[in-house]
Amino acid sequence: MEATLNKGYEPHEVEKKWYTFWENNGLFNASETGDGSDYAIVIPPPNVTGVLHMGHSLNITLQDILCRYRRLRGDNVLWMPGTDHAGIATQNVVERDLSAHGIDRHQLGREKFIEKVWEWRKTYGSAIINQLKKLGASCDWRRERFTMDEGLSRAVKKVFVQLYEEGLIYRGNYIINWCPRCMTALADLEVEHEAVDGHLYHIRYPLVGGGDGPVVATTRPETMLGDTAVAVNPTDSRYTYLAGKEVDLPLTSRRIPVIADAYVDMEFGTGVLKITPAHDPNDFEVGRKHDLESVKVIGDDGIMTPDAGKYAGLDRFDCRKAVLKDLEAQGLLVKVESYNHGVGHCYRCHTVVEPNLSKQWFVKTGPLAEKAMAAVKNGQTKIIPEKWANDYFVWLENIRDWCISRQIWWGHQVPAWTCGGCGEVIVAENLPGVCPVCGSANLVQDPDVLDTWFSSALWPFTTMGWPDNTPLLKTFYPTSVLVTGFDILFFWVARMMMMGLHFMKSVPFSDVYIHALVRDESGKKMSKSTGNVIDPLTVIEKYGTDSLRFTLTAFAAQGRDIKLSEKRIEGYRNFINKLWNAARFSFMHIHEEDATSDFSGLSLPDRWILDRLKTVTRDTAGALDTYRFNDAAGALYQFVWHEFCDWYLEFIKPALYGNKGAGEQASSKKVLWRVLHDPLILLHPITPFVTEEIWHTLPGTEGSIMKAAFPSDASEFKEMALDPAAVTEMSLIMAVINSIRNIRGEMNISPSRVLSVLIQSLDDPTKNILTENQEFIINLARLEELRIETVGEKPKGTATAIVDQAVVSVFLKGIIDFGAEAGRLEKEISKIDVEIDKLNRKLSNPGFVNQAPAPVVEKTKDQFAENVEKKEKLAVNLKRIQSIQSE
RNA sequence: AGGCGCGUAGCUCAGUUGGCAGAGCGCUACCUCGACACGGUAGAAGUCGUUGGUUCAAGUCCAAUCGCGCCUACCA
Repeated sequence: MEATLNKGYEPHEVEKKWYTFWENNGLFNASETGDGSDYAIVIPPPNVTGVLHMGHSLNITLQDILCRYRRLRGDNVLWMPGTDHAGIATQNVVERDLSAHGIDRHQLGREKFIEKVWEWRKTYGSAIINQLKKLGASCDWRRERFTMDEGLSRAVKKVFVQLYEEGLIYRGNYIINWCPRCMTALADLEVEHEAVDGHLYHIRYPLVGGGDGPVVATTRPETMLGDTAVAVNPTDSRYTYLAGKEVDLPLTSRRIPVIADAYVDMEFGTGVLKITPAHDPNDFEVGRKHDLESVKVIGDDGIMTPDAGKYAGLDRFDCRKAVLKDLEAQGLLVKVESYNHGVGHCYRCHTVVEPNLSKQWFVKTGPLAEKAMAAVKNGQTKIIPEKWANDYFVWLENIRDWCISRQIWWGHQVPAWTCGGCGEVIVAENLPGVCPVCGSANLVQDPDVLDTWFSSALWPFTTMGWPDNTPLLKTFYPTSVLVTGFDILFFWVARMMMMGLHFMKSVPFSDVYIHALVRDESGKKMSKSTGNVIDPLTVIEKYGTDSLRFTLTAFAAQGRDIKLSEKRIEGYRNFINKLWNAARFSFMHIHEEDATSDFSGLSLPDRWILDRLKTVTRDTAGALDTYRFNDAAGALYQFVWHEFCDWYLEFIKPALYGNKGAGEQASSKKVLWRVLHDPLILLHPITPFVTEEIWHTLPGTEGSIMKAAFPSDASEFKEMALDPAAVTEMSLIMAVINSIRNIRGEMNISPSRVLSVLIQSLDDPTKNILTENQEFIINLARLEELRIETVGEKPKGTATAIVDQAVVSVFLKGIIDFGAEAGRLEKEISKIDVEIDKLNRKLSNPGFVNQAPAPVVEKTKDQFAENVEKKEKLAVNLKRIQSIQSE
């Protein structure tokens, strides 16, 4: 009895079953000692607070394809999984949780709060991991890491201390981006600039001792309370009279100097710039240069400080209104212009970021960035697609020092202590016993924690056990490829390059594959607030994981974003079902003894499909080797549906049912087995579940498909030659069948009606091929009679098609009226006319004939001749039809 | 302000070195023919954004231009 499958593919049970099977049998496990062909990917650690979205789905699918593919090619594959602790995001989530119970983290205290975060992580932290598993991710889960793990934390401290000792980490008072809601500093990258329609306010600062005084232009009038100078360009003749003067700072009792600095752009605004060193990065620089005081008028909470005088206690935006009102009352608000400018927002909570003077820790990025650039320039790391390399260079060239301290509780606490006795700062991996300077035991650790990206930057080697020199590191570092979206090219990729090169003395990965962003069907970024998200878990529920994976793969063309809609997923679900049914059909015929590549007595379709199989195998491997995922998916789709199902299965049905003798039946079954067996393996990286399920019903297989050898590595494949003759012959047969089907369709002849056909050809090879394979034509074109002749009487009452060297005549007498056939022929002829005209114009161009390569000219001439001949034959037939009509 | 990308069938997109414009979905007509209606067969459908240039030949290379999207940036 043959094996059977359900009528339709039902993914859910299958997915659960095989995922468990794979995991339980250790099929995702990497061997840490390695075997020379080792392949490693570290996962971009999803945020522990995250919920699986389409971006993850694409990212994970592509990595999984690579890992499964490399395993099939025989590599020892490590896919290192884990999550990062997402400092600000996680703290926000837990704080929100607490505040729902009316608790503020400060009431709780730091230690208790961190306990709460760990509790939260225990409860919810595995959610995202389970979702990755639903996608089929074949990570080596035994090795799962978390950036706050003991081991990784130790690495973070070691890195911090070493960089500090090397002078690459320093602490200082600088203007940083401050989020007044998260109450922490942010790195430049963590600020999202958005164009905002604001105003440019022109404000007069009266001259001390009388006189109108200069007019400054600003978008943030509230900061004027912290002005400590007014600056003009020294070459600006309009303002030379101001040199050395002072102005009264309106709304305050302070007098501030007018200074001259070339930094001031004479073209912008009024050419007079107010200087607020505590609240603007440029002003800060100018202030340093001119030794100006910094007056901080906006507090860390966004509330005006006592230095803001009567405005103290106001929210920064209310203060702006109040200041404007007062200026206007005093007649000092000269002009208000509409002005569109970029305003920074916190990337976590979207609050307007305040540039703020603050004491923070920084990484000196210059020397690190140099090496990170060089490694890509000299090809140690390849960025794919290449165009992203440019962005990478530009960003690194303009990189500024990286502010790494955050004023939150959840994260790696800065390993620095201040001595209460003498004020000495001690940076060390562990709490020092006493101050090395004064011997005091009163040491207080810096309360700040490090940027989450600081620990993520170490991910490729800390997950493998660094700073210990583990076998894992020896085997798998540098990793083979990093797969990620361009949105974290700077956040993460560039920083991993810097840290990897510095601490491991070699790049963290040989390739960086940058994939698309998934957008909604109208091209917008999917976001919860716009409500246009397609939830991958819902999709999986509805269509199955393989459908989602195949869809994402098919659309993952390099360099273009993916616009996703459910319609597309449905289309590829149909493909999965098609594959399923092809297998179901095959299982009605093939048995254990067919599981062999010992072929003999192959029919033309057998030879043809083996040629196609070899081609699709080569193409799939070639595409996956070069990250052309969509090409792999496309080639397999085309092969399975259109070559295997549409043609091959239909061709061999008579043989399978034994209508063509035992010999052909036996050989077709063997070929069928092979042509089902190999594509399952080719498809497995993209659609792991359905292929595994079919695999277990396929005769002649044992164990998991994950353990199969990739077809191009199998000896049968290497022995299998391409068969161009079979391809040529088959295309003739298929063209003849198509031409008859076309007549049937165009003439509206019912599919159930069998037809009589006469094929005439003067070309012996053509005639022989058709004669040898006439049963295929009879079958697929649904004929009751097929005659093949050299030449003979001109048949009457037929519809005609020209295929290569053959004239195909379908007898229509008594079936349809000939007006329809006349119309069809006219249409056909006018199509050919267009073609002939095009070719003729080419050939009558002396430039083309003389200068184009000979083969191209020859080809064009042949095509021209063919078309002319075809047209003549059709014209003869048209005449004959017309004469029948007039009879 | 600078940089990058995209404009190809009604829709979504392929198109690697220049050499006859492709796919999926949708649409139209017909079809229970022993895997599949999540299916089959056939069909209609495009001035490759626009303009110019290079070339025998341009969707493809160059220049300009229009439209859209994104990224980077300390011009108040």
